[in-house]
Amino acid sequence: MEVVLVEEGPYRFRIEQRDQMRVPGVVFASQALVPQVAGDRALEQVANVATLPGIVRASFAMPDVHWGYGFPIGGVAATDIAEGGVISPGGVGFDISCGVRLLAAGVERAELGHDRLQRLMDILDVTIPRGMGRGGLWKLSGSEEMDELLVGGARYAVEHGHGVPRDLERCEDYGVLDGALPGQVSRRAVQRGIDQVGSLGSGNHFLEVQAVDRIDDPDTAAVFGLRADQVCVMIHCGSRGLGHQVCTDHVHAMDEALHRYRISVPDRQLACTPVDSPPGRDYLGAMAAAANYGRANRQLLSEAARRAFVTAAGVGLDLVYDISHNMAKLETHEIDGVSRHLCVHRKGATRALPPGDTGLPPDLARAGQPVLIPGTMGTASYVMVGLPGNDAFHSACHGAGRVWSRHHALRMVRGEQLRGELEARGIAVRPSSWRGLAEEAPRAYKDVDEVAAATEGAGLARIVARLVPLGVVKG
DNA sequence: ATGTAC
Repeated sequence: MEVVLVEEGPYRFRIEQRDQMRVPGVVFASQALVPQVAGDRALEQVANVATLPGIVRASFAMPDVHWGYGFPIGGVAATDIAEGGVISPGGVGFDISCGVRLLAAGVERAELGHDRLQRLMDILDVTIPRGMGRGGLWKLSGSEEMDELLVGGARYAVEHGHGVPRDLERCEDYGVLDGALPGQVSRRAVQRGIDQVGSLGSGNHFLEVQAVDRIDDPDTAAVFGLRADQVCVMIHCGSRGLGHQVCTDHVHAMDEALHRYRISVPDRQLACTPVDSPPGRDYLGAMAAAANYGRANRQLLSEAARRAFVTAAGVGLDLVYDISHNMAKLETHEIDGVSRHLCVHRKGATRALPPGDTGLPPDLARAGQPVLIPGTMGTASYVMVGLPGNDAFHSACHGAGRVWSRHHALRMVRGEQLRGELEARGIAVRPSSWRGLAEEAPRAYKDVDEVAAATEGAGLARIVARLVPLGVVKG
């Protein structure tokens, strides 16, 4: 299916509704990003998503959109539960609750200095588990303890000494997604996850030591606990093998159940069933469990970073925020003046609640929800904030967005050379493999500055601060 | 993203 973009406003393009589409597509992008967006098969996926039963308003694409499994990464789609709206595992992604956590250190960049930064990076290098397989920081005793973690998320980790209660106030949903059904997480998924709690994984996952390079919105930055030149830690990771297995299991189940609900989809990877159906409820319960695993995972990694900072610099780390960018959530939104109960899929997209939203903790309520945008290695990252008037169900982008395939990046970049280039720019690099480093070269991604500018231009969120890397621990 | 393939 050929897809044509029609400009319908600044930073906003439309894919006209046609054929089996039930709603139009809406793509948020700057003129500079359009060629990259339009040259990607992702737009065809945006149109495919628009055919799903019960979809309302539009099939949305964020400025970092790129091709994914069934749904594009950087896609947002909401379905009306009472109207037979569906849930699709492909609309969440294989890395359930992949997300970002930002912590702020009690030290400025200049105070930390070169030698202590190197010492810090060396400690992180040997204490942060990462790479394919391998172990994690927390060995669970067995499936009973795993079930408790799947229900309790980051709260369960904190209750067991891995963090402080204040951390939970700065986690989306206070660190726990309700509705987890550990019984819907297969034995195989549990086996894959049991020794991976507190591990980065690989691919674009990382732990970076960063500095606040620029403050664009001083009032909001102050509420978030950020100031110029402050040292920070950004952690980007997900639910490891457990989330992957949950997705695999439930894609299979839905693929087999599809015909019973008389659903036809243009791409088998869009396998789905009604939210209000046994397979739909089973998946949502398993997804919530995997989401809680991902949140506990980031909590454990935060504790390792805190120990490294105390040892190398004698300072603590305060949690700024923890946000997921691969999730589906049951939310209430107004559609054509009527309040509707929706299932909102965000895949490679975050929630971005506006100021005053009841979903925010009291100390963030007047500012709005922090939106964390990780860049790629050697580039900037952004802290943004949710705004009123975001008609993409209060959603924003999640990162730079890949433009080169991993395969192409491997042909173009050598890991050893890339490390040299980054070190020459003063960025300490602690890779887990040369291949992984090459695959994640900055050139393989869109320009995160452009993505953040487009996200702001489109009115999805506002830029609060820009962060730059001092050192990267690569998954 | 992922015991980088069922």
